[in-house]
Amino acid sequence: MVVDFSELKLNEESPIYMQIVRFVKIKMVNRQVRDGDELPSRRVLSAVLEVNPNTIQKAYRLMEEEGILVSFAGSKSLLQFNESLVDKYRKELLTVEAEKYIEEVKKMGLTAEEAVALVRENW
Amino acid sequence: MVVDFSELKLNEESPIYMQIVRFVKIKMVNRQVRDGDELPSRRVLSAVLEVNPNTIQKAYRLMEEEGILVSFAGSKSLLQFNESLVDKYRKELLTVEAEKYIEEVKKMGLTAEEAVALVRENW
DNA sequence: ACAACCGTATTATAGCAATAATACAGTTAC
DNA sequence: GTAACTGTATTATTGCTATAATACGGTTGT
Repeated sequence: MVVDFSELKLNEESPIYMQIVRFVKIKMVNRQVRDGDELPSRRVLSAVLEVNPNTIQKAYRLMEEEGILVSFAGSKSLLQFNESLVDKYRKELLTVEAEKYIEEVKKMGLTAEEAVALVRENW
Repeated sequence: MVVDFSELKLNEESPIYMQIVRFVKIKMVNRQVRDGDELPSRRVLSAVLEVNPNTIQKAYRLMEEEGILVSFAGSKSLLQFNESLVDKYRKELLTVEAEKYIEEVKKMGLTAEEAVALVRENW
């Protein structure tokens, strides 16, 4: 019911508020959250992740603007999404990662098969 | 002789000074520069890339600290490296990209073969 | 030797992410 | 109904990246 954030390990490669949004989208894609599930309160999550409440608020605000979160003053914050949105996020997230990988290895002159082999080697 | 930076397209995903260092390393890996080749002066490169001279200085300083650049007051800035360093950079750069890709697609539950297929699809 | 370059250094300013400390009004649970 | 929570908002401060404007002394080419 209440989404678990204990597996979220923050890094310094991107803003924290974006990592939080991404974490939720990946949970959607993995069917680890369902439509109507509840997010922890801003204060609770800020304590769990040991980041400032304002940073959490920024993440939640972003999700509201994307239309996957609804919250009311004094009330719970609930996820809101349908299957077609999950499909869209899944495709988006995977394509972005593949394109990033491909772009970088192309810079170093790899062929498609070398890029594929490199994935297998490092898996 | 003088390293060409015209192909370097800056983005906002990482600090500019780091993108410059990475660009040089990739040129090393691709044999597009040789030991002893010259980098443009700080002022010239700052004009070419349209960034502040201090940003270029930060990049060059970093390369000096990594031991691939030597520069003297009033004189040219020269690349300095051997084959084993190229091999090291090649391996480092490729492994980092593969690991990043693998880590992300694993988060979304892909198998190795699905990850491989995704690379082929987007190539 | 002198002008035009070089590398190097310093100080100030701006924007963004994040922190810190509050404050206020709405809701929920007992 | 009251206490303990909620979302929301504001102001100040810090650190990092980048810009801006200089300044100084070394090297190079003519």
